[in-house]
Amino acid sequence: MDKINFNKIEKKWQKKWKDSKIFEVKEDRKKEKFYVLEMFPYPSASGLHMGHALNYTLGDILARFKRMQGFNVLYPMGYDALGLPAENAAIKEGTHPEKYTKNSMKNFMNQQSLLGLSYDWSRLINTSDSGYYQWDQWIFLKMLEKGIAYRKKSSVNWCPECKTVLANEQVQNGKCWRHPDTEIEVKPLEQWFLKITDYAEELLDKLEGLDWPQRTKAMQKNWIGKSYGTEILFEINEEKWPIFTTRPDTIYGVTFMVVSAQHQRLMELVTKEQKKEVEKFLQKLKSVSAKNAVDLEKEGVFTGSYAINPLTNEKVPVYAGNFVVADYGSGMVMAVPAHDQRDFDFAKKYKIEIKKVIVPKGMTSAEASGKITNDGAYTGLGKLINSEKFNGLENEKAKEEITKYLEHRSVYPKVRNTGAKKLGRKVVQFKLRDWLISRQRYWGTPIPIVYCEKCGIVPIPEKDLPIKLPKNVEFGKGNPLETNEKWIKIKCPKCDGDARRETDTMDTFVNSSWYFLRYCDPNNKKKIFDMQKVKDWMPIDQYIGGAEHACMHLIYCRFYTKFLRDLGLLNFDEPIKKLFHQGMLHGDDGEKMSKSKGNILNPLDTIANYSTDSLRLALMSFASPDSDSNWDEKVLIGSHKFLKKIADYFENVKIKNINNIKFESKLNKIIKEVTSQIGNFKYNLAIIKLRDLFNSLPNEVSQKVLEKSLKLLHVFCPHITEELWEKIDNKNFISLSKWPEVDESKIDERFEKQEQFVEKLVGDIQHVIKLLDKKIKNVFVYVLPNEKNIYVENLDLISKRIGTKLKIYAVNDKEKYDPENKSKKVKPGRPGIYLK
RNA sequence: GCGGGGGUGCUGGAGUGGCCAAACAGGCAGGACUUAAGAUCCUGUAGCUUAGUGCUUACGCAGGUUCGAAUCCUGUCCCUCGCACCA
Repeated sequence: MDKINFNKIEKKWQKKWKDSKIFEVKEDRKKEKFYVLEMFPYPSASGLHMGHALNYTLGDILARFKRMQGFNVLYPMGYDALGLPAENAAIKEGTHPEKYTKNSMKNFMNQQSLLGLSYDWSRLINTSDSGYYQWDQWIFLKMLEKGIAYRKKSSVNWCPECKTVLANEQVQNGKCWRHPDTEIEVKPLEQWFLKITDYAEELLDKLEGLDWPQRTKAMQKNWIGKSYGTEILFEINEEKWPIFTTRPDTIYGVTFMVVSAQHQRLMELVTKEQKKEVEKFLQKLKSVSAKNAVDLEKEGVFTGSYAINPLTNEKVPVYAGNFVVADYGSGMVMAVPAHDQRDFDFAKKYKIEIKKVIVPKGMTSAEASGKITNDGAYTGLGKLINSEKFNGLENEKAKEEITKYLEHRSVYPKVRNTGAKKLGRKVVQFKLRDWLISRQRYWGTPIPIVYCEKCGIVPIPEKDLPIKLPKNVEFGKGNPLETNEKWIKIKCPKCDGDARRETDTMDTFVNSSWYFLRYCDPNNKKKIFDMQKVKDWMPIDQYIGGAEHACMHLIYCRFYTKFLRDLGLLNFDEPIKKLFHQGMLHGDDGEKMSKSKGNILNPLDTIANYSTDSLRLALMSFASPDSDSNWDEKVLIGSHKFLKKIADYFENVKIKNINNIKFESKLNKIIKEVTSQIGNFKYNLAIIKLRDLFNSLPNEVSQKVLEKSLKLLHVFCPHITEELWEKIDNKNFISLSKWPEVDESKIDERFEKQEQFVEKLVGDIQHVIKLLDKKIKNVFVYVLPNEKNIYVENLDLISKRIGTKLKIYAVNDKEKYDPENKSKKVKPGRPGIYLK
């Protein structure tokens, strides 16, 4: 019965596409460009999973669609080949990461071809190729030159599992992004950073203009975390310490200060008498991992020092505390227990005075007094009290007034001049921190730096790039690059003296921060890319990938773009015009697909059992592409059946030179709908329309109608449509054919109405048959004379659907058989029925 | 705590002011075909009622706006995702 061998057909067309290189593109000013890109994968030995298949199918459909619409479509693929997972997997398998990666890549490419993806493979990128990562090094040198790359000692996140430090973005909930069970340790180390904070403002501002999902923009905004506040100078031990606060209005309520236990200069604040206590406290903190920090009770220890409030001259104790973040703001806070819950908790614990300075509107200070001290901090709006000349001000207003006042007071009471001109100033704070890119691991881009005994840190000259990863290293003994002494030893480029290479490599996210630019000119040996080519293709018109990269890759690549622009290499600010996050595909049990749950599906098995086209169709049918969905084998089977039916239809259809205006109307309507739906990623809805279309194709049609129908389906099911396209005597690829245009003049809503009339009649007849509950032999239908044609034309269809013969009379037909005078009931669009 | 996204039939999921008892798919039921099963095709699938009708109740819950609401507004509950001791 299975006349058609899908797998064979698919192989055939995949080969033809490959051999004819039809998807390779060049810049072409005559056509409008369209750049479709999916986030490139980490090649792992386990190969493609369903999520990949979904992701790439989404992109492929769009690429094919745009290509058929006449765009010059850039649709490349590559591999994010450097990175820890590859290194770890290689170690586990006892092989070299390079070999592991090569195999995985080969495997991926193979599998991607089986999905029928229309990539321009001539632009393939492999980030582990020194021809690629030398440009990572080049960018690094440029950043060094511009002061964007720098080395500094600071408290950094260390993942004991990865055995390397991580960027802030890679720490989630105090745990490693790759190891959700591994707690991050904080270590003071000297590391390389990229000064992404220089671009914080722009990264935030330009967000607004991007056609990205709301939530992603919100996440980035949140991550960048701009807040306005006031920096106030408090004097401690005759030195001025700036304190950042967003609540200058509560300055009269400050009753103590808390400095972060991780503060770089903490020990300067600790007096001799308190030293022991503080050290004990720090020791205790050490045993607590970052993970639990949030749930931790607020604790602290007195440092022995006092701070002087610049407005009241009051001396308040300075505590070291476990709840203050060291590298946000000033790493120290002015504590106002009456109006901040954390400060409140702390004050309660250590029995520190709680001084209220804001009362809610309409409440007397006496009333407020009880409320505040009993229930916790009052953080709402209100009026100032106990604040000298600011009493009675609305607190929002007071923020400005007090800041202004601080800005204009240049005298710091009783203190020698330290050069500070103001007691306070308005400042902007960002949560975004500089990007720590050093990794103590092997499988990454080597950092082009040497440490010279005489000259210190010396960059390796551009002409000496790439610094290739040495093959010969030992794994499992700390940083692998440190095990190759021969490689490490180098002459200083400056003084030719003895020097050692940097043995850390760069974070893998460096590679993915600009790869989309390299696709525009992937084989350039002389330059990172040709500016004109990049101008021609960029920015990415549609980027497709998972939402999990919102605060990592998607922010880093924007930063890189801005840096390269400032270097004069790019003429645009943002790399990604439009972003789409596909939903997660879960197992049929509704759970995330995972090995442990045993609900993983291999796309290749599915393809072997059904076909690529069936899989693609099913993947697009589950739900709207942006929402999560569950795998359902039945949907796959249904999709497969649908395609078989179409193939059957093409076996039997009679192609004639006829003009079926009714079907043309439907076809054009569907062309219109499908075109707009595909453009908006409503693939699931487009497929519904296509089902409708193919299910109602008449047995005799014109060549043109068949061709147009196939084209619509082609983007979803490229193989079978190529095959059928060929079958109906087309010599060229349907892949290269032109997307059908809508002929609005052919759309006639009347046909749809008529179709509904027929549906209604069938329904009514069925209904009555059921009510009568007996065998019906004959059906008589009475219709208005002007509607008679509609029903007569569909006589066969109606008869087939009700499973009985029927006779249609016009109500004015004198010869009609109508023993119960049912023709009296006839209304427009509703015939009379008599059953016997 | 802050910020996103949701709650629709037996199921997956459409629908964002009237054409909705709700596309399409699946499940289930009935029928056709068949010796039978499968495949295929047709019909039905909120409740009551009815020779094709009429009515009622439905889109988390409660209100509101409107001639009219699943769709807009307010409140509320629940689910989900991201960030979070950020001063």
